Amino acid sequence: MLDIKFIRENTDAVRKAIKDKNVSCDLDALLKVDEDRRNNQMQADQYRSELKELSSQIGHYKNPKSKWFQAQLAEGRSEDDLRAEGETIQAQTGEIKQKIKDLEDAERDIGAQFHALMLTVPQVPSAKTPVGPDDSGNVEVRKWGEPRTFDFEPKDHVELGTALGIIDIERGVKLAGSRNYLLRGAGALMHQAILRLAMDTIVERGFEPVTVPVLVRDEMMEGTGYYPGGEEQAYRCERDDKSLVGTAEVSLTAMYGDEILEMDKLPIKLAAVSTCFRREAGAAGKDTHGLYRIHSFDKVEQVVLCRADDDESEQHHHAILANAEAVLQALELPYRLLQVCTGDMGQGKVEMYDIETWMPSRKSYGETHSASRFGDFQARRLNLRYKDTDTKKNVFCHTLNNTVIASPRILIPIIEQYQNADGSITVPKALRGYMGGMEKIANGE
RNA sequence: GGAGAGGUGGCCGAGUGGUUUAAGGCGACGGUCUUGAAAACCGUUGAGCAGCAAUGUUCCGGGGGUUCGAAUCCCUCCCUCUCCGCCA
Repeated sequence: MLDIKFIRENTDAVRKAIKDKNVSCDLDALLKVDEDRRNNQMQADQYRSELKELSSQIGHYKNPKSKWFQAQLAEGRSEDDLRAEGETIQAQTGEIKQKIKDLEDAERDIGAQFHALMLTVPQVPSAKTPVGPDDSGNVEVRKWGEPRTFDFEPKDHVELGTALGIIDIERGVKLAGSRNYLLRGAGALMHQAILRLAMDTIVERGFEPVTVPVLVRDEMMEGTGYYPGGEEQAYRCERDDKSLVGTAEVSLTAMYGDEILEMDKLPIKLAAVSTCFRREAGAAGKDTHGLYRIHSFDKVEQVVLCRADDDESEQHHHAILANAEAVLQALELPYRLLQVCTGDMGQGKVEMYDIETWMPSRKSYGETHSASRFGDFQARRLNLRYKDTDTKKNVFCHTLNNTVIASPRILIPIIEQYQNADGSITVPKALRGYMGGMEKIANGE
């Protein structure tokens, strides 16, 4: 959500954002509703003011014990007179009351329209963000590491994992339908090891580890920008009006919603490991093979809440990218960093980078991380503020987030990059300490 | 799931229909005093919307209603606590 004043004063920038991000948002309708809303409120305020004035007068007339009433009696007026005068004033209120009621009905209606339209206005992308229609417009920023060249015919993670008994897709599908899986034995251990490596890394870098609810109120989905628009992607529990989160970002970012934080407590840096649930509606037939696109996975997520300062949040953006890169570098996985263009970045984002890790079976880099900076877009929706000790004003925070690691998707590059000619898998050095010293996953061992 | 008690500003807490202002305390901020601080004393101090401003208006868990007038009465939903039941 943007500031309506900002929208009024920067309609051209907002219009450009709507076009560049290719979102559907009727800005003219919003501006019209905004004007109606303000006119309506001014009128209603005026009538309410009048009614209040009359009511307080009636209060005087109806309360014989009041000083005012006693003073009137002392001036020689009779109680009956005063009572009758009160009745006369009371009779005048009917018309005003009706006008207020009409205006309040309109207020409710206009207010709902206004809110719905406000939710569709996109955040204005940073000047650095490339303009582009879709992921084809994303720009590579840098690369790290070299994809391995094999002196044998490499297999993909499904073939390797199934043969080693560490991935069991057939039974996962039996249990839960397509896009489900089991990790077993050393596979399950490696999954846990990765999450723990990521968590230890991020905690060492100053983030508070948090465990979070994964089934949250719909307003948290709206507050973080997933609703409206993303309902099809989420598992929603109708009976409880709650949704399963697709990322711990939702819980971590919304946890301070409706609060006014102290400025010197910022930045707040949080990390959580959680299961993430995604329906993958609209992705039918896409990435159906293996562990790439699945309905539930585990992810360590990092979130930063900071002051409303573009330079500061940009620095945090670089920092949370470095945090993720540190984990990939520890795992010695080649990756590249992309700056995501306007058409691919999502409604609420000011700036966004993806990290793609080399996946031999895809013969390409595949997305494993996504780092976003929102400005105050999420904070406005969440009513997440801090008190600026200099200006004494309450200000909306800036929010950012990035993946630290998501597994099992990251198992794809690990298994495939670390495979040996005999079908065994060398355990990356960084994970061995978390796997009881295991150096290799092989059949019959 | 059953029964009961509750939800009031950053925090605690008074307030059961009316002299247009949510008492009081704590905390925070400013001042006096002091070499400096503490203490004491004095003062300031909730959020949103509209408006250039003066100002107006809304908000006592959310929503709706009764009334000339609602923190206060009614309906409904949410949440917290206590006891019972069930339970990893």
